[in-house]
Amino acid sequence: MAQITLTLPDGNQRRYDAGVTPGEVAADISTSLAKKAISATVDDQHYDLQWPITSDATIALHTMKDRPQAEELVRHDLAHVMARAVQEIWPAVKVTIGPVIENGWYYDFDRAEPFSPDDLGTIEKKMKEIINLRDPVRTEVWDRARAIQHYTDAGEPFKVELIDAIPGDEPLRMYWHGDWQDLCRGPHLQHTGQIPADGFKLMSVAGAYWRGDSSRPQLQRIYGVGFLNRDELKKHLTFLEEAEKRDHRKLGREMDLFHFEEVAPGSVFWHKNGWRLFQTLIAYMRRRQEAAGYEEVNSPDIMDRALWETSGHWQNYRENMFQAATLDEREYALKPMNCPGHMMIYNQGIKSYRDLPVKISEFGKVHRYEPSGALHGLLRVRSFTQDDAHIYCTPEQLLEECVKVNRLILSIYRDFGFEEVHVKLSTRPENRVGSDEIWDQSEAALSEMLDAEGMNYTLFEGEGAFYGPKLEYVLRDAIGRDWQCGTLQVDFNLPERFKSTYIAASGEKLAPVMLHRALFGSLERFTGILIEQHAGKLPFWLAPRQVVVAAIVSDADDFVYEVVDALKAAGVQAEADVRNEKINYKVREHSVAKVPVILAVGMREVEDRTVSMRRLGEKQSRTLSLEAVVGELSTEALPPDLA
RNA sequence: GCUGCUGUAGCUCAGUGGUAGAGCGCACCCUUGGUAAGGGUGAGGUCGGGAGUUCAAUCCUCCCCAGCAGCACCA
Repeated sequence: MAQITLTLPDGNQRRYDAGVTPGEVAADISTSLAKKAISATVDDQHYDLQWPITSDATIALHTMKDRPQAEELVRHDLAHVMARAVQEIWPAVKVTIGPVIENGWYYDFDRAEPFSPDDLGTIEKKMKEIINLRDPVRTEVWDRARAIQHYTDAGEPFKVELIDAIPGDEPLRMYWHGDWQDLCRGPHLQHTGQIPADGFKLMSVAGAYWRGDSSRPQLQRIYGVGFLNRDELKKHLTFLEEAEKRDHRKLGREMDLFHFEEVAPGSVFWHKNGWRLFQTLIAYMRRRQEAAGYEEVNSPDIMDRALWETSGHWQNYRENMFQAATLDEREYALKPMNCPGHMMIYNQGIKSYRDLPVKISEFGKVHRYEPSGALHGLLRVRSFTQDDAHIYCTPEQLLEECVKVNRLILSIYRDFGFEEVHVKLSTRPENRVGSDEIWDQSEAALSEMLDAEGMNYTLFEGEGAFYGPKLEYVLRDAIGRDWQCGTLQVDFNLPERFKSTYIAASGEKLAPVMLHRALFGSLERFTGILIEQHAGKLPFWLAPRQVVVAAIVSDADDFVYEVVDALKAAGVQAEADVRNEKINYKVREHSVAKVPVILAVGMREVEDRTVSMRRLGEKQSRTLSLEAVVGELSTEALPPDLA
């Protein structure tokens, strides 16, 4: 039999017959390793201990101490054990798929009756029993026909469909946890007893469409979280509790920023504090865009249906548009985008190549009738304000303009404390307009820009808009959900539809290349993300309430007002608290409301013309002269671009 | 939009087939207190909306609305 050489992490080499399994290698090294081993990395591939190795390779054996591997296996085995538990309790339930996800796994079941929260407890108990059985895990390779026959006989149609969808005709791998079988590419643990029985918890049930397709049947998905021990599980559950406290919907109430009403689902009622924050963001963006050569405009909120037919929105998104009114036999709709308005502005007069690039910006409020299930606080609304802009340029200017937008976005996110930004590049979808040449060119502009700027990004093939490829800049909320904020899109549809042109140096009339871009994206969404990012403790320059000057005794009231006036005159958002309450009470209340600075004023301060400054989150206070505090806080109140 | 869950005072939540309760907040009174809740008194609710069952519905049934989690969607 042929021999192969395996190289261990310490450089030692061992010779084995071809087909040796990592399990056998472990046993060859030591009996204790054989017992502790859970899997191996063979030439960078995660291997099951039972899989044969057929050629020379490097090999590293893993135990429960090895982190991504142990977690992946545990979660994957938990998915199988959960599916087995469900089928043992309810034999008629059909199984589908159950992948590992961040912090855990899920498994989709087909069952007429939904699972109840009580069922989760029952399933968890059964899972622990299965783990205690220490049932061996075994695996076999089957040919396709046998697998299909098996699942057809077993009445598992979803599995049959899965097999049909696996490309090529490689053989398929089967796994058994005890007698329970599943189609699975593996790897898995050696026996169910290797799963930490106190490291997991079933979290929730939800509907999920078969193969992610809303026209297919809806299955029952059970989510679980799984860790290597009880402490890590507890840590995760505590993290979720903490994250809940950062929820912008809760903080929005506590900080008196905004609220929602049944009469306008998905539309924000901004209170004075929230609106002040919102306006601070707009003022900042306005300065940044002005400096970057954008020209701010304003276009109508309600326009004739004819305009939306020209732009194509009526045909493509009519169900999601608010139709405003039919008056004097004309149909009007609320704008779902600012682009058509900007096209009308661009088209006024004749543009020369010397005018390009033209950069038109608008803080435009757009309205989209989003599906009810999509609404989510400020993060997904039906009326929102975009920091929208359109850049009209020549094909030669495209790359440079993309570079400028990218740098501007990153610089702005940095000012708000977002250092890590995920970027997604989405390319041509099946249904699209425009020639392949122009798609090649625009996709290249975006990817060349990303490469030139050293950006990491994820490619989503076929996910682009019908009119052009797009970049999405994604920020994360408190519990790790991703939200698209900034965007940069190439569009070769609208210039054609609106017959936009410029006069080239040669004298010909040419269509400009058009870029859509938004930096915050939606001001509403960005505000929500910002609140969660800072857990409500906004940086001083953004905080809508910056300073409360609190009297300790009533005799200090006059000086309190003097301090407030001095701060206001210096551009600081200050208010007086001269209520008949103890200073402890005032400190607590304003701390809960996330006011960044409390200035306490008693008789000592009145006599010395000082204040006692306490910053949010700090226990210590500092005594400063009135002049010093005004100087310090007015500097701190400056936005980063003016500081 | 789909599946499941939820909707009781401004907020957080308890509760019952016989028209409701707590804490915080709010108002008033006492208290002027030095850095995260001083004390007392009081006001405040068509129990999300509609229909049905019942002698009687906040509670049971159905429909609708909204919210939450997930899925699908996001020009």
